[in-house]
Amino acid sequence: MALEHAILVSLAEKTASGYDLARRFDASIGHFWKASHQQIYKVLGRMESDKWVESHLVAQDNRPDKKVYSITGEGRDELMRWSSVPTPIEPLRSEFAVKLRGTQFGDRDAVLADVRVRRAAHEAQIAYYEASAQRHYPDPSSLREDELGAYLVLRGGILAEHTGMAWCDEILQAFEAER
Amino acid sequence: MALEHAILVSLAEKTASGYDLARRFDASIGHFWKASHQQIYKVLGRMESDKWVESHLVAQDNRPDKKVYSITGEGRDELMRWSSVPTPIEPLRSEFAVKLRGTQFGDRDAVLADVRVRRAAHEAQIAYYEASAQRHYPDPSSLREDELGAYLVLRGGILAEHTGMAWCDEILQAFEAER
DNA sequence: GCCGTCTACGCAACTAGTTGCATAGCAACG
DNA sequence: CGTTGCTATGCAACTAGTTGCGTAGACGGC
Repeated sequence: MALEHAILVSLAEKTASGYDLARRFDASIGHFWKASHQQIYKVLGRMESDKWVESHLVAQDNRPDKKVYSITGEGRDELMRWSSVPTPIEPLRSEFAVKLRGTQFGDRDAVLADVRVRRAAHEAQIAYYEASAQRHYPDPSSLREDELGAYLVLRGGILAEHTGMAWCDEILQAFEAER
Repeated sequence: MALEHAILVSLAEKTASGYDLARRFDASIGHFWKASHQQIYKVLGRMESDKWVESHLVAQDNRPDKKVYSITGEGRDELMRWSSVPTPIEPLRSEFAVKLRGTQFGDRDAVLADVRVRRAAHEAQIAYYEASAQRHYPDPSSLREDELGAYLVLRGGILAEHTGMAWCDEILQAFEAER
């Protein structure tokens, strides 16, 4: 579904090999849409048959050849078409929420330890995002048009992580109050 | 992965047929873990082979027979074991974020229309959750132990929806400022 | 009397994504 | 000189979840 389009967006910004894409999906775009390299290669193959992308082999010194993909006109059309269709609202899906709900049937202390770990992870992620924002968008009041999307996505990540942390705090407080 | 455990939690609270579970997954638990009835029946079958649940047929008047499932001792053990293993931190996965990031390659106005739709959906969900909180937990300062988990999950939902709405507002503002 | 909806269960075919493995040359470390 | 790690691509087998369909009786509305 969206992996195709995430790849199209990424290739529209800059051509890349499957390997390059896999690295991008470990960073920037990947913070909001994960993909393994296996999945990327699989989907790239399909996208090439669909003529959304095209590839050419590039020989390199001291490194394996690579297949560099670029987006086609059809790929850009698809991106346009896709952007004009409303995105289905994806329901939350949290294994942790299930566990929290079932705390009474489980190991309370383990769940609380888990909450603390998650809180720390949110905190670290905020620091990472903030640093990234500082570095790439030091002045958010004057963004180039081509930066706006990525900046807003980063903002979404920051907001979500703050919320995650606030939730953890609320959980810890509630359990401490109960004890 | 988690569907099994969501079902175990649900059955630990109260025995149910596959159909009952499907309805619960359309409401309460389902707000944080969706599942179709097909998937539920499939997983219930596996769980019965694994001895985590057991079923017996119940005949009904004017209605089809139903298979009522209940959790077994082994099922409760599994729930305990699962709760003591840290939950892997699930990365966000948002098709909408991908689209937002690619706005420059798409239909800007359509994306903004989408944002407005999503904002309204968040607003509606907040109203729904708040009503649910009011009804089930009118006094959050004194919750029974068996209510705490479900309450905190609901709180998580409320926090997440508020964040979703705030993000939409930020996006709308940024695009309006740009124009 | 037909149509839609609800209860209740399930199979079959498909798609998306994960896990494990394979290949292969080069560079850096000890 | 062996091990680890990076670049680079991909297949095979599996799991989870979706979509579409089928069955079947009861109830209510028009």
